[in-house]
Amino acid sequence: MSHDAASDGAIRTGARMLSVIEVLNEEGGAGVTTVADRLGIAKSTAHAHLQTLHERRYLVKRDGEYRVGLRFLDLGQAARGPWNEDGLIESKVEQLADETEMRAQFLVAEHGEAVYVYRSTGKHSVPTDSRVGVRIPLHAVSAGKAMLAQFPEERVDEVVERHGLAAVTDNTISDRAELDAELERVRERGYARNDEESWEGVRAVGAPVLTPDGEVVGGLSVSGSAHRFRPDEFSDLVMGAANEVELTMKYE
Amino acid sequence: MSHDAASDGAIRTGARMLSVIEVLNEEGGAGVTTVADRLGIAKSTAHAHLQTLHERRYLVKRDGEYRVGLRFLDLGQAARGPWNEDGLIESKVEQLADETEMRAQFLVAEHGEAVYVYRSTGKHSVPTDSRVGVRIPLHAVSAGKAMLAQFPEERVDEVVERHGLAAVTDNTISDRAELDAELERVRERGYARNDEESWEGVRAVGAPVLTPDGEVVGGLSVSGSAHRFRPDEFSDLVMGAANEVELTMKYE
DNA sequence: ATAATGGTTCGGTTCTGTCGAACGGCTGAG
DNA sequence: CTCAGCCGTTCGACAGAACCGAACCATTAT
Repeated sequence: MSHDAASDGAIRTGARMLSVIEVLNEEGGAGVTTVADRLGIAKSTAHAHLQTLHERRYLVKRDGEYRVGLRFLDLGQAARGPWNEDGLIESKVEQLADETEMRAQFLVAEHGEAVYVYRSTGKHSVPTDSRVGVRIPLHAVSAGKAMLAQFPEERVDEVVERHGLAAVTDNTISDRAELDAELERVRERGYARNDEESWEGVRAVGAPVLTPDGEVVGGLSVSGSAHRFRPDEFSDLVMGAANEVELTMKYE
Repeated sequence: MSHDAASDGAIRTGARMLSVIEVLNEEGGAGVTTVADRLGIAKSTAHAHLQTLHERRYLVKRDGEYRVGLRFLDLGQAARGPWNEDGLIESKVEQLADETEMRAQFLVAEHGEAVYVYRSTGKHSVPTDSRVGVRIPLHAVSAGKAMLAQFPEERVDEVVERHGLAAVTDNTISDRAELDAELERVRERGYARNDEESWEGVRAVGAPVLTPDGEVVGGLSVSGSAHRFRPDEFSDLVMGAANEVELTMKYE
C-alpha cells in the first residue's frame, strides 16, 4: 500500500511505475507477487510494469528477483553533476574529512528536504547511516539549518508547511518559534550546530555555501562522536571551506 | 528521436515516461517544448509527464527547466549496494589507484554491457570520460574482456548477438573469431589487456572477480597514458587485488 | 505424486493518456 | 507602448491502452 495519490494532470500509470521502482528499492529486490501485494494491484499488472522496466534496462533480474539496476547510477551521477564542477566540492569534502579526522559531508536542499550529495569519512571510516542520496529533514541537521537560515522567510514557511518539524531524536527542534530563534543564532554565528538532533551521540557543525547574490547552493558540515566533538574546534574550518568553495565556484 | 519501441506486454505510457527522463538526462535539463519535440509528442503530453515526475520529486525545476533530481542518486547508490559490502571494493579500488598512481576502476556486467561502478584517480586526478555509471561495450575494455573470458560460451554469444562488436577505436576487436582468440589468451594469462581499444592513448590491464563457484562478479582494472604504461608492471597488482576481494567477500 | 507458490499469457472492460486547440504570461522587437 | 512570438498551461473528446481476473505453466516443497 503505497501512496498512489492522484493529482491534477497526472499520469497515473507513470506514477504507478514509479511506485514499482520504489518498492524494489525499499525491499532491496522483489518478485512479481511481492510488488503486486505491496501496491495492491493485480499480478499481471505488476508483471507488465516490471517487464517494461527490465526491457528498458532499468532493472536487473537476479536470483529470480528484480532489483534496481545500474542505469540509475548514471542518472544519479548526472543529478549531482551541477555540484561537481571539476570535482571541486567532492575534493573539498575529502579535504575537510582529512583535516578534521571526522566525517565531512555536503548536502543540498531539494523539495524542502536535505539530501546527502557528497560524504567522506577520513581515515577512520566509521560506518554510518547517512549514505549518499539519503534524504533527511532540513531542520534536523547542521548543514540543513545553515541553509534554512539563509532562505527567505517565505521559503522557510513553505518547508515547514510541507514537511512539518518532525522530531528525529529528543533533541530535534520541533517547534516553529524555537526554530526561528535557532536560525537567528545561526545567522549571527555564521554556522549551525547539531547537538544530537539527528542521531543520538552525534554532534556536528555546518555552514552554508552561497552564490554571490545570496542564493543557497548547499551546506557543508563536519560530524563526529558527541563526547569528543568540540564544535568550536571545527567551526572555522567548515566556514573556511564553505568560503573557499564559494570563491572557486564558477557561475554561468 | 528516442526509441519508443513497442514490445510484448509492455506499458507504453511508462516507457514514454522513461523516455522523458532520458531526454532530460541527455539534454542536461529541458523545458516542456523541448521534451515534446524530441519525443515527437504533444506539448500537453510532455507537460503531464513532467508534472507527474516533479510531483513525485524525481525532477527539479530550475531556471525554468526541468532537470533530473537527486532522488535518482538514492536509487543509484542502492543499485551499487550489492558490491559495496563494507566498502570492500570501493576501498580496494582506491588502494589500487594509490599504489599504481594510475586510474583504477571496478566494472560490472549488466544487460550485456560494462558499467563503471567504482573509480578512483590516485593523486594525479586526471579528468576522464569514464564517469561512474557510464556504460561501455564489454569487448572494448580490459575489465570487460576479463569478464567475458569467464562467461560460458553461450553467454558470450548472447552478448555479441545483442550488442555486436562495434569498433570504439581503430584497435577495438570487432571480429568474433579474433575476440575468441583474445579471450583464450586472457584465460591463459589470467588478466586482460586494453591497448588503446577504448580510448586513443589509453592502455589498461584488468582482472575478473569471481565467486567461489566461478560466477562473474565484476572486473577490476588499472589504466593510464599509453606511452608510460607498462602492462607487466601492473598485472600482478590487479590480479592480486581481484584475488583479495574474492577472498574477503561474503556470499549469502 | 500432489499441493502450493510464483510467474506468465490472454481477452474484455473501463478508464486514462493523448492530441489539438485555445488561453495566459512573459519577453523582446518594433 | 504595442504587438508578435514563444513557452507553459488548461480543457474536452476520442481512441487506445492499462487493468483485472481467470486460466495456464514451471518450480519447489510436502
